[in-house]
Amino acid sequence: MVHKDTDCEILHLDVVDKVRSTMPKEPILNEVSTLFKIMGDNTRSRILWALDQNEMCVCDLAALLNMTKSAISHQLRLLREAHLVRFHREGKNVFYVIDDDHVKDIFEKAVEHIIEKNNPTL
Amino acid sequence: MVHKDTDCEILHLDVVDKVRSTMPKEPILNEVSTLFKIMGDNTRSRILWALDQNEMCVCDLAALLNMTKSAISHQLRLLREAHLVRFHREGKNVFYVIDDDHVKDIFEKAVEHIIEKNNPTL
DNA sequence: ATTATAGTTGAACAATCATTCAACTGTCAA
DNA sequence: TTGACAGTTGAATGATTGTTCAACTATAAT
Repeated sequence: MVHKDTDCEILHLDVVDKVRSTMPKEPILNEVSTLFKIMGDNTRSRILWALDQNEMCVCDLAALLNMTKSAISHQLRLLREAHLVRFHREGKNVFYVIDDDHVKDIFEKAVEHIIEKNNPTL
Repeated sequence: MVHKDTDCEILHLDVVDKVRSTMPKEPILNEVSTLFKIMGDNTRSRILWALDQNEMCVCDLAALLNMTKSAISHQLRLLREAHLVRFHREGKNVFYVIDDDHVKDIFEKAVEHIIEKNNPTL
């Protein structure tokens, strides 16, 4: 995205230098935010959660999430393109599976985080 | 978001039942996707990454990321409202800090993930 | 008091994006 | 080969959202 340059002078050069020197390459941070963006949709995160439990075909996903095949299929395409899921056809059905253990980790950690946050007694 | 009901019959009832029975409550999955959505913006994830290295004032963040104070401040407001960062004023400066260790974990795990993915020799 | 700097905020605009709709492909059964 | 079902796809649409702009508040220095 195009945006204006900064309108600021650096105030604490030591801090900015320190942070800048350890900053990951731009493409890395880009991929990180892209990953989160893909997981950051209610439909897609429910799909990922479901597939984390069991591989599923499109129709069952649609029934489970109470959405149309088309809507689910569009979101699965995004997940496929991001290599977060892969699929195999069996007869008339196309089954989707999570393709990436890191995604499972990250997703499960986030669920933990939310549950703990809502459950201060833990 | 409002959407149509499903246009599918359940095809594999055992799978759907199994997945449905362990499905987190809707609000939990909602908060999870909201968390990812917030982290899923290039500017916000760079801010989070920077604050993960060191607390920083708005102006230094703007200089580091080469963006205007206003743009940064708008994004910091979202991060504040999501309780991902907190701030304290010192004189004319307002310093922001990450408010949530889980966010650090999740973020660092995602960076690891991307780096490993781009570096198959690891 | 006045001026300058740091930061915030609301409205507006442009861009992105999720779902719908309709038309399509692929597979199986009769 | 015809029909039915599972799934995909492109265009359209409505909603969401990131940045800009201009006006504002807060703090410190002169």
